[in-house]
Amino acid sequence: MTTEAETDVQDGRDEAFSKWYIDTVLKAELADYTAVRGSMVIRPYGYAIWELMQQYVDRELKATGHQNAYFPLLIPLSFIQKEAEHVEGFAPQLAVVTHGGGEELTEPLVVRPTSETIIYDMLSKWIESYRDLPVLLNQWANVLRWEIRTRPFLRTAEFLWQEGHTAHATFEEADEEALLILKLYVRFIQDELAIPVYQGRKTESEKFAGALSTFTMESLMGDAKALQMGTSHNLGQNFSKAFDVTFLDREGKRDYPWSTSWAVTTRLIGALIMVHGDAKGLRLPPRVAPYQVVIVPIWRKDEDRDKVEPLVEDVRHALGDAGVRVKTDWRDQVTPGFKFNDWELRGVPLRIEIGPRDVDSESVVIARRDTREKTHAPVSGIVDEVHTLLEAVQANLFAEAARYVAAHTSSADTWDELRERLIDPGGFVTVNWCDSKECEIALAAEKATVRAIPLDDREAASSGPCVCCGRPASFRCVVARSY
RNA sequence: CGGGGUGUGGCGCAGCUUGGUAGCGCGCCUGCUUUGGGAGCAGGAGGUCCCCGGUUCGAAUCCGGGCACCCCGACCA
Repeated sequence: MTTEAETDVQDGRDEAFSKWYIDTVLKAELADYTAVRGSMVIRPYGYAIWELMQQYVDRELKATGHQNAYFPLLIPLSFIQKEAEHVEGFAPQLAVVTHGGGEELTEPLVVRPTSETIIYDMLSKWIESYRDLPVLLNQWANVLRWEIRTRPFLRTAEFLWQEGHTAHATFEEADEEALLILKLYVRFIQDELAIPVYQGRKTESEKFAGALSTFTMESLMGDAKALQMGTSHNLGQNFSKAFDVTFLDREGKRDYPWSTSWAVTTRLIGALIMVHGDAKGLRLPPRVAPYQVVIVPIWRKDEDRDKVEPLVEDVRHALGDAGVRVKTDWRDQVTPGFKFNDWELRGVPLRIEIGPRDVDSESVVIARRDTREKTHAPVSGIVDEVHTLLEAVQANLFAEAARYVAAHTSSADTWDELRERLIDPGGFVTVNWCDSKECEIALAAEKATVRAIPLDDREAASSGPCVCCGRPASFRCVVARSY
């Protein structure tokens, strides 16, 4: 592949990073552009990554008592307009259906940009008593937002996600739920995707349209820009009031439930590429790699092939039986060298090379994608060796990413210092912040935003002046340039 | 919505300035030789040159209009 960018491309070379990213997406066959502007196809290899993400998240959500359901794609326009902040936030991004069956509709329908409204309309029917609470719903769905500027996986008009919607009897319960999900996401992203995250809550202006508070996870991409990895909102009683969802509590008093919503999306595939990718292409963490091991048989003549095949099959079966996702590349129209590069581009964590020499020595060559080291391993202990290496790759990718974050995290006490730190080293900058609208506008002029306010009170505590206006700060938080 | 760019076999491009009826690389097909880091040779298939209109004996090329997509910035997972 003809990448001209390295992973740690920074300021001034953003364009190269962007080109590298798109090249990688297309060449690794994760996604492709379509006839529809701003919409992409997720190709089988990319979709397989999404399915692995889904499996983990779905299992964890069910384990914490959530149930899957499915709500309609089309929502009456009037629903979106019921919650004031919500409509303000989403109106510019709506696609509206005005005709059906050749007739103009009496009420336009919007293609869901998110499903709060249609779900709350149903909850108003389903919830009557505190005994009906909590409601813990999740749906896997597509949503549509008419984005101006799109980029594969990171921002497309239509995207796939999981959206959770819950309703509770008390504020405390809803807040606990929102935080429970935040922790679940953090575990998912760190343990499965091997991406370190910074967790916190959003400022007033950055929070979800219609939420009381928004919790967030932020990660640094390979160009030191931050990316929001997912969100968990405490919606308060905003939506239950807008949709007149009520219940009778233990004392027979009527009240509005407290609710949450939360989501992670196919954007995470983009994050995977931008955090772990290198000049050779993708580097997938084993836990979400469609193929964890690829076997490349090597032969010259037919006799060699016959000699190699039984060992290839033995190794494949041994690994498959041990639960390893393994692929054998028997293509004979391309050379081994081509296959090496091809699978490296696709990010397969381990490659096993098996040729006549290996059959003779009863060993195989194992190459790691993350470090590109090659070692010889005896066939007898191959399963254990592969498990050990897969764990090592998973751990190393996280460690590398964590080192990158550490190298791109700094702090600033003055405005000039902040401006300098945003460029060198770039990434996260910790500052004292007053939490005023004016200061956020000033920060926006530097192309940066407040990414997250620490949840931990001690961590968030500040005694100094705001880095922007000099008035006493409300907290210490993390700012960054972001996607 | 502003700025920039591009539309020519499947993909990437050249040709356009100075009109003469389309070429290169990759890929694809067939055969032989190859195969431990992106194979070689030979043969072959494949194009309404984005669309509409104009100028001209003749338009990928010149003129006018339109469309589409990509990239960069402000909003967003």
